[in-house]
Amino acid sequence: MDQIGDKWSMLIMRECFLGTRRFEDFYDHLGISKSVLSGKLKKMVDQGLLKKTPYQNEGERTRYEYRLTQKSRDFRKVLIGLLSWSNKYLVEEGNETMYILDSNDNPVHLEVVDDELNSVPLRETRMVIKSKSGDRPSFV
Amino acid sequence: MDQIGDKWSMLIMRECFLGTRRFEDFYDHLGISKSVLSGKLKKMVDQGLLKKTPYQNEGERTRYEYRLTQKSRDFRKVLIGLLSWSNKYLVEEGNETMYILDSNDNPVHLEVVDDELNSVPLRETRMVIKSKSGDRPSFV
DNA sequence: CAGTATCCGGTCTGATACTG
DNA sequence: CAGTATCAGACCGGATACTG
Repeated sequence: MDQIGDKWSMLIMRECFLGTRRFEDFYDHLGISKSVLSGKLKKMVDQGLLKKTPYQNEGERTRYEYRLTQKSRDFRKVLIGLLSWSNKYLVEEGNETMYILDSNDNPVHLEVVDDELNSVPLRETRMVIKSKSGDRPSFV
Repeated sequence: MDQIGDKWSMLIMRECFLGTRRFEDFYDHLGISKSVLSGKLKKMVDQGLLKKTPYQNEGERTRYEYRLTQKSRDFRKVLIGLLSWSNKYLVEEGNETMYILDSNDNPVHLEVVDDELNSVPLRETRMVIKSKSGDRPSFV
């Protein structure tokens, strides 16, 4: 939560997954103020969530764009989960405006699987803490 | 992000997945102040993320505990994704202290799948916006 | 135990203005 | 266009004290 638990980090990453790369486009799409956006982008570059790379259009001066890194690309699963959840619980049925599709435009979702890719029902999963001392139960 | 994008909501849900139900236990485990915890629990009950149910131990007065709802139970996938991500990028290898296991204590992870449960590589997925007007590209 | 009320300082935000 | 600087207000969070 310290890394990405603020109001904007995930929204900026989602923007990136939607294809946004330039300062102005983030600004236009997110409804964020420029100063805040500037600070967030900088912080996310520092965190290794974005990389700032130069590019140049014909005859224009050099510009910079913000691209995902492996670290933030791997965050996509979290965003997929969040999107599925919000489509189910926060958006009125039929009003969903965002989806995740595969290359054949079929919808995809997340499954919990074991190492052999066998699906594991959610209720058979447990979140455990590896505690050296017994101060906290490792079974739930 | 408006619903669960604050500092504490997801951490409280994680506590619930770890088995915590009572005010004092949240308080002890999370390092949160009582007033903030009180407010968050109340808000999460309002949001349908927790339900407050009475219980009574032998000879004690009635107490209340906070339990997950279907809405928050469905949030588990998001937390699994977040945990996998943070284990990979934020925790030094070998120092992970939390895991998700199935009923045979085998580790589980998230996979993106289509409706037939065929695994879909992340890079073949696209996040799209269903826009009525053409103001925002629906392809990425 | 399970909270609520109050205070107060730090953080985050957007608005505005400015720069190369 | 792509930011940075500044600023005032909202908001959040913890500490403390209090209640049934």
